Amino acid sequence: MMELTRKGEYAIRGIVYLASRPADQVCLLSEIAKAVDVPQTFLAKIFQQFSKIGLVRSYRGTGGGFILGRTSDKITLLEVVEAVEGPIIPNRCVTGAGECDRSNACTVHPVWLKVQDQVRDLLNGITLKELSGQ
Amino acid sequence: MMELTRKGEYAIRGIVYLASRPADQVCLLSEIAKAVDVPQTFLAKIFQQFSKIGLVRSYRGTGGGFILGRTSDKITLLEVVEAVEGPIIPNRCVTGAGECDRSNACTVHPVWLKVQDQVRDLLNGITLKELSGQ
DNA sequence: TTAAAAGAAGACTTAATTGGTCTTTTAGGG
DNA sequence: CCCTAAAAGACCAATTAAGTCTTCTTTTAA
Ligand code: SF4
Ligand code: SF4
Repeated sequence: MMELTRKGEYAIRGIVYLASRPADQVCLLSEIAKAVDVPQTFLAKIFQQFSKIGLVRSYRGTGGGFILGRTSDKITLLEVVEAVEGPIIPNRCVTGAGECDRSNACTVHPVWLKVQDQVRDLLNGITLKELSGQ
Repeated sequence: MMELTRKGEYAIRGIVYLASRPADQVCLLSEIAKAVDVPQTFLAKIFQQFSKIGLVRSYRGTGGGFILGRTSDKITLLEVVEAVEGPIIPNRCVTGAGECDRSNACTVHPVWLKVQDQVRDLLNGITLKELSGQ
């Protein structure tokens, strides 16, 4: 259970690679895709998502490509994962809304809240800088 | 991401209910299904899985039903979840086998190992006894 | 003005999830 | 010995999600 999808895995690979490149130099999607061994068409959509929320900045046209939207020490693994996989939800009932009418009396509910917290904390403590080895 | 499926949720509900019942008294599947609001046919399959690995014991025929395979303080939430959802796998590469040829050099790999550890530890520390409020 | 590059939309295939139905086996009770 | 209650097991079907590829549009430096 709890498995990251390929999308999430590819997203991380791609942006970690981008973080490992010179920060002032745009990077071709095709280069990234090749380097991290991901289908380029799939990675394109992922980077579009990144771009929309400002995790990367894109330049179109000749000489275009991608750079990070912020410095690599300001982007956490949690952000990257949530950008493409959505929030960390170990079970429906932790979304806040009244997803389960049993949640008041439920003894299991607090467990999922704790799982969510722990995982978020862990991922939030790791930046692209560390992951890119710089 | 990481969402428990309905199967997992139902499994927990069902066995926690069973743990809340008198330990020496067999419990009808129909009763459990009704009490925890789960489709009986679906719950049947879940309890068959439980039965195979000894988490519950089943009795067929008239007067049949289910009881816990062990006392409720000896069954952890981790066992229940893994019984129906499979092992806790935040990413392919933590299965032990050479699932990803990048894993040696990969800086992200250790993160998933830690996530796996933390979640397993947490779930392993919770027993059906606590969850059934006894 | 043209070729390179990202953006956007969507078609398509495959696999997993969430059930349902029907038959078979087992066990008690009269 | 037969009837009935109950779980076990074998299929099956709808829905949803994942994963990949295609095609077209827009932007922009040279
Ligand atoms: S854990 Fe409890 S509150 Fe959460 S979905 Fe299950 S029953 Fe509802
Ligand atoms: S995290 Fe690293 S080792 Fe794990 S699958 Fe991704 S690239 Fe491979």
